[in-house]
Amino acid sequence: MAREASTDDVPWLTPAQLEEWVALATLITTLPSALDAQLKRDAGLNSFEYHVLVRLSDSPHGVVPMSDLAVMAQGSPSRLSHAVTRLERAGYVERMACKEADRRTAAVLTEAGRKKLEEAAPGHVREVRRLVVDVLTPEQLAALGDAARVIVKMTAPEVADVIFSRKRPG
Amino acid sequence: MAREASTDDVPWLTPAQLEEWVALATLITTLPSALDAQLKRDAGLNSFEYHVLVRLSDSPHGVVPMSDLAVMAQGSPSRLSHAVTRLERAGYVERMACKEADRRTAAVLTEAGRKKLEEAAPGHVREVRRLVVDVLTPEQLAALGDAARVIVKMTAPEVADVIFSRKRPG
DNA sequence: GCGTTTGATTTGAACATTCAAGTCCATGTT
DNA sequence: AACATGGACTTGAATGTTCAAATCAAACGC
Repeated sequence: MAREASTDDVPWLTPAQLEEWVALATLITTLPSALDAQLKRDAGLNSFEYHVLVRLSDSPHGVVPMSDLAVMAQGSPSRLSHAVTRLERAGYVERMACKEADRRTAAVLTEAGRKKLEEAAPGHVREVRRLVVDVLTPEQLAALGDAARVIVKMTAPEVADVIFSRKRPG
Repeated sequence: MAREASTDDVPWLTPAQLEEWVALATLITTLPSALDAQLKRDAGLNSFEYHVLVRLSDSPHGVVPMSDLAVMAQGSPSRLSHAVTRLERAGYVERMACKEADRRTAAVLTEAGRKKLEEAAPGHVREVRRLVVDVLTPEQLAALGDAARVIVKMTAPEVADVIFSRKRPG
C-alpha cells in the first residue's frame, strides 16, 4: 500500500485521519446491527420496516404514495414494494389507489399498524438513547450531527435536501 | 455524559436531540451503501469481503484463524465462513490448518488476493476521502471520531477494546 | 475406555435486498 | 385510430445474511 499522504493523486490517509475513519467505519457497521437487533427482538420488525411505519404515521392521514414513501424511507422502489408486501401480510399497512387523477398506488397505515408502532417506538427510542444520545454530551451530539449532515450531503444530496429541510439559522 | 431530565422512564427525544439523531440515522444508512456501491462497481467485492482481505493483509503472514478473523472483521462466524468460501472460490484466500497444537482453521491471503487488494484499495480510499475525510475540517473529523468511539463502546465493547487499542493521551 | 461436553467451524434453509425484466396504463405521435 | 414512449410500480431470480442445526475432534468425568 502506498504510504504517501498527498492531496489528490495518491489517496492514502494520514495516521490521524485513518484513526478517525476506523472509528466511524466501526460505528456504521455496529450501530445499525445493534438497532436492528433490538427492533427484531422486541417488535419483530427490521429497521426498514419500522422506518416505513414511522414515515406513514408522520403523514397527514397515514397515506403516502409508494414513490414518495420510498424516498422518505430511503430505499429503492423495489425494496419498499417487498417491505410493504410483508407489512401488508402482517396487517400493518394496506395498499390503495391515490386520489383520482393521481393514478399511483399509496400505502396506508392501518389501526393495527399504528398500534404496533406505538408499541414498538418506546423501546426503540430507549435504545437510541442508551447507545447514542445519553452517552454523548450535548456538544458532542451536536458536533456529530453537524458532521453527519455534511457527509450526507455527499452520499445522498437529494435525501439531504428533503430530510434537513428545516435548516438552523446559521 | 449528558444528563437530560429522564433516563429510563420517559423515552422521547427533545427536538434538538431528534434533529441530530435523524442526521446520524441518515448517515448510517447512506454511507454504507455508498461505499458498498463503489467497491462492488470497481472491484466486485462487498464491504465485508474487502474488510476481510484488509484484515488478512494487515496480519503478519496473511494468516489468521477464522475465529479471530471474524472478530476483526466484525462479522459472525457464519458470515465469515460464507464470505471466505466466496473469496476462496475467487482465488483470493485459502483455508489451511493452524500450527500444530492449535487445531483451528485459518484463512490465508493468496498472492492473487494481495494483488486484488492493492488494486482495490486506492479507489476505496479515494471514495472515503471524497465522502468523508475531505469534506470535514480536521476538527470536525476529530469530533466525529471521538463521538464514534464513545458510541462503539456501547454497541460493541469487545470490538472497541480490540480496534481502539492505541488510545491517544488525553 | 466410554460417553458427554465443549469449542470451532460449517452447512442449509429462511429471509431480505438487489438487479433486471415485466406489467399496466396514460399520454404523445403520426 | 394505432402505436410507440415513459412513469410507477411489481415480480422473480440471484445473491448475501441470519439463524438454528449438524459436524467433528479434543478434553473431561467416572
